[in-house]
Amino acid sequence: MTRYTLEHIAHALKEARKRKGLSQRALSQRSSLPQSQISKIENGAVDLRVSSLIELARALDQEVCLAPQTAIPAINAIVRRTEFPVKESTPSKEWRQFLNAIAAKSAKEPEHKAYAQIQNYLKEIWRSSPETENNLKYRMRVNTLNHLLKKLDDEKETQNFLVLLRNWRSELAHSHAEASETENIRPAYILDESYDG
Amino acid sequence: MTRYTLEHIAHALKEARKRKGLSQRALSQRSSLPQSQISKIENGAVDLRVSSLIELARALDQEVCLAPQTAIPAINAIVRRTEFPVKESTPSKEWRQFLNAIAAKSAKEPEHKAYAQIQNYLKEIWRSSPETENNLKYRMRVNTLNHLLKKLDDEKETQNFLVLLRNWRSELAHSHAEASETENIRPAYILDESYDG
DNA sequence: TTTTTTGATATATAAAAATATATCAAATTT
DNA sequence: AAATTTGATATATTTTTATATATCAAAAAA
Repeated sequence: MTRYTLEHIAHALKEARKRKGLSQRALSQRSSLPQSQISKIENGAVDLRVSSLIELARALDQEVCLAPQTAIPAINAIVRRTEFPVKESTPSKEWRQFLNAIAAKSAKEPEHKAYAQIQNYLKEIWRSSPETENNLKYRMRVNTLNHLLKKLDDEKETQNFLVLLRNWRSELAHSHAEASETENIRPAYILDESYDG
Repeated sequence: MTRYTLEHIAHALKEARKRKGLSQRALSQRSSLPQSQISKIENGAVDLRVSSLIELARALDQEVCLAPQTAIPAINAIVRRTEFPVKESTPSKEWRQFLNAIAAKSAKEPEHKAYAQIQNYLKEIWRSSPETENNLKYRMRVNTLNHLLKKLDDEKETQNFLVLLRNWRSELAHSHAEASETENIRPAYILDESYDG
């Protein structure tokens, strides 16, 4: 039977915040709770008050609710469908290879944090980067990806990889920000289900 | 859009407790919160901590959960189906008349608390009293009901009505308690949907 | 490389909940 | 009618959150 402890709730809040691409400080402004308090809450260091929980949830477009224990599985199913909707488009064969390759690597060496980081960046970039975008710069980058993915064992190449991905991501973030200031960042939910461990 | 405030949660807790037929003191023992605190919580007089909320919910076979606001309507539907399951048997024509009569009366004069009380008792008795039970005592009582329902305007008869129902209910509670000590009282949920307002 | 952002953490203070008990009127049961 | 249960309320004490600030190292962006 599913049981939600304080830690569960803390974790859920953190995940929700990250999905929305908010920093603790940004959430702090939305919720009028100090950043330090949010940090404590997310780490399960405090037994927050319900009003605080409600306020945080609201700032994350969530609601606090009570439900019969027997209804929890059904509710979880709904929440998943809402938060991790099945996506229309699947990655191209090329991107599938990228994502699978890094997923395998990061699963094999979970202690190597850089791999997990690369994996996250790749997911994020795949989301925001329209694959139809077949201009020169895009192709160049994809070629570099292909190249670097084969040299993941080389620590230095791995660092180059990270730099490349960060730049790319940052660039996309900018063009996205220009398009709409307030729009939410599209999260990579399906990837978690389709391409991970 | 549905929004759950502290008052909503407080109310939900109170309803859940009543559905379980627990007194504040009984819940106090289950949850290890003082009765005085439970009273304050149910009246929305305190901004309780999440651990307290979780503990109360648990003691009522409920869970605290976070859900996206867009998922709330679907979740509510599930919760209803769980808490107010469609019942197999509907009241007999006779009982339907009783229930409708008192429902009308109590809707017409909501300030007259005795009517609401009578309505609750009738619902409760209908639940626990097998209609197949056609012994003499049962028929006598039903006849009295018929009689009294026509004299609801008479304050004294109304009081008699209450006494009759209390006795009946108490009797049923006993026979029920003998049958099983720990089993939960079956609640009159469907009645709320079918015969009220 | 330099600058900025991020999250964890510390401190001091104010505000509030939790707790343990007790009381009391009204409702309920016996 | 008498005894019991129930829910609201009160008080005094302890514990904890909330808040306002500030600092700092690591990560990320410029």
